[in-house]
Amino acid sequence: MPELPEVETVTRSIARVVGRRIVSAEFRCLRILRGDPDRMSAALAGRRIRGVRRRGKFIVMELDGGECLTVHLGMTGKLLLNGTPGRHTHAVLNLDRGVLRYEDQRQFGKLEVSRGLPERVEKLGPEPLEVTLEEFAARLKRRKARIKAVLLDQHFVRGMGNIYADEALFRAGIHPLAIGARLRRERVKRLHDAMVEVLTQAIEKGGSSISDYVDAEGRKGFFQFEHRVYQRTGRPCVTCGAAIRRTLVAQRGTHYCPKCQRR
DNA sequence: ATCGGTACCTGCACGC
DNA sequence: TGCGTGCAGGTACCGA
Repeated sequence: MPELPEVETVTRSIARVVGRRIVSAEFRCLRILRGDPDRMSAALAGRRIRGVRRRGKFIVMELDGGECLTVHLGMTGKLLLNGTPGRHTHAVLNLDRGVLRYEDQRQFGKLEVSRGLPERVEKLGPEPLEVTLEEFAARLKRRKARIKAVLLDQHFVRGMGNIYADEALFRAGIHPLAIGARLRRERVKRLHDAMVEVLTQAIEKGGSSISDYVDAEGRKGFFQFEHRVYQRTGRPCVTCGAAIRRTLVAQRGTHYCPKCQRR
């Protein structure tokens, strides 16, 4: 499910837990935990939630006493307010008012409790909606990988994923196999602009609901109707009518228009 | 440091 | 109907 716009939407949709206290925490699946379940439960019980924010694709819940509960949704993770636990409910936070559940069909997500931010979350690249063109260009100069793979690297910018990498490259008119460091200045600017534009619009639409993505209230996003290349293989390009192609970059399905996106 | 490939899971769509 | 294959928003880890 979750790239920056989806994680931002989920983060906003759980904002109302701020100020509530965690009464108890139950874990039903150990695979999604970074750390010992009993120690995590003990560390969470009784803590008040002081803030909820997003960092890249991570959701960080700041607790009393400087502890953080950090959640990554993986591919199919969901944070849900209230409702009933189901087959894929792996964690339940009982709050003094309401319940926050973590569900994850594929179990690629992770929950972690730490003092302050986890180090690997601290070390990510800049936020794509905050990075300046200058810094974006300087970082890109050091990258010899294909631009699609660079955009997916969370140490380059934090929060881009497979959908928005493809959509940003299409809007910038750049071929996904182009080498990052070799992009000319004006194409770098187009990419930076396209990245900001596509992420901003996607957040406004509540993200993309590809199969079952929903926010904490169960609401779907609408940006999937704005996709121009992602999962449109064989269908006509909205700009030129050529058939959209699919290839593999960094083992990820990569969609592009062979006429509009040139190396 | 960076790069590309693999592993980790479940469920669905597809062809035979 | 059942079975095999490929595919799906993710990151971590490996050797080169």
